Amino acid sequence: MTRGRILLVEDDPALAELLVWHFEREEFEVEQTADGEEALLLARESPPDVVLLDWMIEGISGIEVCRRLRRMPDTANVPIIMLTARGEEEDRVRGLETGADDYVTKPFSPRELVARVGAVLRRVRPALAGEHLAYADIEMDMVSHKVRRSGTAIPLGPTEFRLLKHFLEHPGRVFSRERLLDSVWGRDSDIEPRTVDVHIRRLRKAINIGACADIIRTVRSAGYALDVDATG
Amino acid sequence: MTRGRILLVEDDPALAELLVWHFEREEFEVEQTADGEEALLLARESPPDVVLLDWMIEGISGIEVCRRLRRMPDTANVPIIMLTARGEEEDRVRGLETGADDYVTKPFSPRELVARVGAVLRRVRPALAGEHLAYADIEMDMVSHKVRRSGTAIPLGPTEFRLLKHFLEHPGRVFSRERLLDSVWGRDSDIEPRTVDVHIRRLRKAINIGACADIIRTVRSAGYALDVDATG
DNA sequence: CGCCTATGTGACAGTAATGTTACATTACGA
DNA sequence: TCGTAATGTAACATTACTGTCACATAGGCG
Repeated sequence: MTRGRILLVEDDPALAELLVWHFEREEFEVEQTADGEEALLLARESPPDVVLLDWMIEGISGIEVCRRLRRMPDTANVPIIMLTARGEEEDRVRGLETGADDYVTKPFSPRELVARVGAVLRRVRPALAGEHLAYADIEMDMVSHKVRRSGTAIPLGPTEFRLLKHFLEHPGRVFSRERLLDSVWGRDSDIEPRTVDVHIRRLRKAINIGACADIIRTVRSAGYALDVDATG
Repeated sequence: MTRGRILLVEDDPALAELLVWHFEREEFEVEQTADGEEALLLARESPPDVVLLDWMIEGISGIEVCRRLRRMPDTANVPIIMLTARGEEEDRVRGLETGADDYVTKPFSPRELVARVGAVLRRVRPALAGEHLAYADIEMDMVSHKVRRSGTAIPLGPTEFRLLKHFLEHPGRVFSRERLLDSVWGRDSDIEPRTVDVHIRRLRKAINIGACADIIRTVRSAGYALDVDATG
């Protein structure tokens, strides 16, 4: 379970390695490239939660990468943090104009950058950065790894936990089995779609304690969704 | 009550004196040395709350001091702020790699440094707060180095002691084995994650005396946490 | 109603994660 | 220097979880 996926576009190998180390230590998942074109491909393939973009990279410029990311529908809303060198005030302004969300001036401490990423994520997707998720009478605490319903603790296996987390991050939304396999199990998981059904059942069994109404709605020939009125 | 204990490793007498004056004025307690080896001894004797480390000192290098501080369990998590000269970008990166938390570039204003130290302490403080930790019916006294459960004394080995201390500093929170290795054993300790399990067992055995409920919760595929209701 | 498809359900075996023990090695005080 | 305690690791035991199946049930449509 990661705190989020980061795309790092940086052509200084030493700095890149340092940052990757720090972010992985903080439970982030990092993809790194030194090349702008490749960055665009990676971003299109699977949009990250944040892009860290060095302004001075080889090939196409950072500003161009920024602009194109903003134009691609899937990445239009992904936050971008510029990494600029001291004195590139000019670029900084143009970067923010082009659609970057924040910038950090080199040299910076990795801790500072981690903190900024955390801040940006909290702003854009509370669910991802947050330590606490809730919907209806369900609460999930990421720090203590505990789930409660109407105050009573619910024991969950790892997969059920991730599954519920995913639903809590997008309440009300319907997900196909394939989609859930991608998000909860991982992209290339090669697992039977029906397996989702079984885990949904296990989750239901665990979470619908007592006389609780079922909070997972089955959408025939479409998938499942978290819903206060699952019977509708 | 001082705002915190600072270990200043700086071999320029004039600068050292200036900084000591400023920090004492701000209610900090400062120990100062010009020598790296001595710094390590002082740090081991009684770990400070922050280390200010000049990169260019006589004897062993700043980077070596930094590394060794990180390797000693008692100082592994003490924040280190580097004092570097302008233009030592290379060293700065290596410093952050080695485990320094922040850096300040000479020449800097003492005020700025005081502010940074304040910021770093605020980040770490909650855990550092007292000489006495407690959770549920467990008490730990840092001064006498004693642990009690429901009033009866519990003998603990050094590692189990540090492990329990870490849990008491963050009660309820789940830590992965890797995280625990970093925090309790020290960074870059190069130890098998499974070793944590064995020490968890030793800690459990020592602490779950009589009919006491297990207070350490195993979170499958995530790690361990201190929890009054470990069975939940 | 009868057929077809989609989903619910319980069981099961394989696998991965953790518990537990024993042992070799190291660190340390007498 | 010796003896003791502490430590890290490997090996084995045990448990929990997982994915899949076979079959049951429900929904939709003529």
